[in-house]
Amino acid sequence: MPETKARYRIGDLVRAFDVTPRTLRYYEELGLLRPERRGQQRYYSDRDRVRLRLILRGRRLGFSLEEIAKILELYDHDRSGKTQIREVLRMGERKLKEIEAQIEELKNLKAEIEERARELRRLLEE
Amino acid sequence: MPETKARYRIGDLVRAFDVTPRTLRYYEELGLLRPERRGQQRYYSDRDRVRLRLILRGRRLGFSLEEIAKILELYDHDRSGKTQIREVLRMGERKLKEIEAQIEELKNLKAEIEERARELRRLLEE
DNA sequence: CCTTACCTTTACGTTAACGTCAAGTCGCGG
DNA sequence: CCGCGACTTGACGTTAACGTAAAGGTAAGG
Repeated sequence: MPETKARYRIGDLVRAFDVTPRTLRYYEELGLLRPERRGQQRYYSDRDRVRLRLILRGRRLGFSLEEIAKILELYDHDRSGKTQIREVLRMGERKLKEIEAQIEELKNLKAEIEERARELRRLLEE
Repeated sequence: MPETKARYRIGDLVRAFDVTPRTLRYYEELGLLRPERRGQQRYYSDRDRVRLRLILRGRRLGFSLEEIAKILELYDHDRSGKTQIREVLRMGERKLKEIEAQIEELKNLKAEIEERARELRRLLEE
């Protein structure tokens, strides 16, 4: 295991993920990110990077930041008790069910649009 | 083909789809629904019902009402020219691509959560 | 004719997720 | 020491998608 001690400044992440500084500070305000402070500057770790990737993916998928926070709890096991872990796990299972349902609904929508497209093409040939 | 001439009042749809009247009027304001008027009352057709189902599904999937409006154009072919139809079709194809991409991302997220859950379970057995 | 349920329009309020200034700080190359 | 670029903290503004309250219309049953 290599000691990856990379620290990113806010501008680095801004460029890497195409977001604004405001967005990153807002996510911190919500507790989704917890960069270190050297003086008054923020320094983000690889852990923050991973979390940010997850946040942005969740956002693209239509999840609210509140829902995303729930998912991120899966990565917040800082020596918490077994009971805590078990609870987080249960929540994870629930989220998985929701995601599977969402996949199903997307497939339905896809089928519906494909059907409609077929009708329109038929209509084009008069 | 049976002549289905059902008309629904706003309260009917409210109960059937668990939304508020405000929501239905808002969707009308955006042009997503176009109920008839008898006097000043709204009367929704089966077409409106179908569209509402699609709208709500889209919403659950994280689409904005603007995006949903695009999808609904697939059902707005009121004797429009072939060029129009072709354009709508192309847009439909684009949306399909997006939906497929979204399905893929959901599968990735699912895999990621499952992996994390495995780690947590391993951690439970100390 | 009166009540009651259901509907109407108008209009201001709310929440999430940031955008957009303004004004100050920090470290470094020249 | 000075300026510059990157950063900071407020704090008010904005947009989508409705919520909500006020004030009034309408049709049917008793």
